[in-house]
Amino acid sequence: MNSLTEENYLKALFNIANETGEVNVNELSRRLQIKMPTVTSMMKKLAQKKLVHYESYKPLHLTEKGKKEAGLIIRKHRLTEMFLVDKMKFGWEDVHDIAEQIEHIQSVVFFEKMEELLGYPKVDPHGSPIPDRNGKVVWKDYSKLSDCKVGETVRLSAVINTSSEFLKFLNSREMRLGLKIRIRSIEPFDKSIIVSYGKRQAEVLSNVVCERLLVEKDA
Amino acid sequence: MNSLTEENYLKALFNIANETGEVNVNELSRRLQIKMPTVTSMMKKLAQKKLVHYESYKPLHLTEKGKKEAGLIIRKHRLTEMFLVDKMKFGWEDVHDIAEQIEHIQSVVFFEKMEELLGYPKVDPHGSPIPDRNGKVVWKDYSKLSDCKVGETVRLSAVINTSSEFLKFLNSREMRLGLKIRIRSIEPFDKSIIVSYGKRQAEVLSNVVCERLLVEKDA
DNA sequence: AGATTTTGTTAGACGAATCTAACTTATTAC
DNA sequence: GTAATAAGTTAGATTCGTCTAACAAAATCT
Ligand SMILES: [Mn+2]
Ligand SMILES: [Mn+2]
Ligand SMILES: [Mn+2]
Ligand SMILES: [Mn+2]
Repeated sequence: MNSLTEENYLKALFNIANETGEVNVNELSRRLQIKMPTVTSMMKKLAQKKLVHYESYKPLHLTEKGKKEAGLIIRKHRLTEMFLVDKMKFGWEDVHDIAEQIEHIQSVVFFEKMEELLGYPKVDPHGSPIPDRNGKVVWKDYSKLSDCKVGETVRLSAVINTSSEFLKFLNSREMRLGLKIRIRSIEPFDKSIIVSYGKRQAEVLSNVVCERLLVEKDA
Repeated sequence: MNSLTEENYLKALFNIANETGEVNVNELSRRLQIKMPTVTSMMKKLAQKKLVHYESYKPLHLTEKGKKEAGLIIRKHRLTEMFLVDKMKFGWEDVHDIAEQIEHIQSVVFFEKMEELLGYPKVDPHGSPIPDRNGKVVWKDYSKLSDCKVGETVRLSAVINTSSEFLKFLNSREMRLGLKIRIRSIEPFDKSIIVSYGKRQAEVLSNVVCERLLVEKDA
């Protein structure tokens, strides 16, 4: 149906919209590392296929059809990441690039089997929700760790912007999803915070790090 | 390095050479369902890349480099098939089409991990040998069941021409790799044979079937 | 408001992989 | 050994996804 190339555009449109609200040609170009004229012409093509609403100089929007197809690719991506971590024992920092390729495999049963073997997981190894069979995805309303107050105890539920470097940094601090974290103090000057978790009593986390950590306040 | 398209040509060249000795443009065209002029121009391209020896109107040959690269793709294909059967519980009749896609995934660790999880298997689910890390592959010298004599007891070791239909036929007769088979009689007229195995005492197998079953004489 | 910068579009080209139509070489049949 | 058929090549076109250069519109700065 859609080419691998088209799939990557759809996915980027979906993800950017989710992160920053509005999508424009420039941002899409930056994200996909593809020059703007190429992006413009692909948008016209996707518009013809009724996957994108396109008007010159206006922000880009996926149609409902486009959202669904994008959601289904992201579903395959996230199921794959979960499979690689759970069943193939990869680290969470090593799965994205492989999933980026496997998400394009055309085989319904392949991903159904994955899902079954995984026990119908709701989230991927980075805490992002796995879209359902219709491509629909719902984010829980997590808070950023950087928005929490002194004294609170929270649970690490997801990470934003899952670069390998960032995930390795978290590994080096023994931080993983599900971790219970207590906020001991916040430095007003640079908004760095001191937290305790596991066996670590006073770990300093910069604001840059805290803004990428999504937490749930414990019930 | 090589495109997905080039990889499929290399694999076909390798497989046809293995099956029928000589490869020509016509056969490659038939196998890949690609018209002859397209094949000719790809051969010129692969010749430039030193993967194929090409001379107009002459049979086609992979270079050593070409054999190695083809072997490595087939390695990925067969490891994948084994993984799908062993770890993901697919039937041997359902894995080829998925493997046809996954063989093109670019990730050394992905296939290393597969191999490790599988315990370094020597053959794929159809009994074909898995090439080593250098793309080298060695076939054991199996016999065709159709070449065996009355009274012999053999072990089913591999199947030739692994179409889904043929494998489903074998499933329906409860035939699988490793099965011990005794040859009870051979009908001279059509070379069909009567065999016994497992709980089946007198199963008729046509010559067409027997020519596709590779067996080892039991030690 | 006008100048400058950023963003986006148009036009034209290119490589990869495919095709069809026409022609050539090799093989097979008689 | 010539005629017919099959196999292979050449030439030219097409689609996809990409690019650069040039131009146009929108946003930002002073
Ligand atoms: Mn990912
Ligand atoms: Mn991708
Ligand atoms: Mn196969
Ligand atoms: Mn393939």
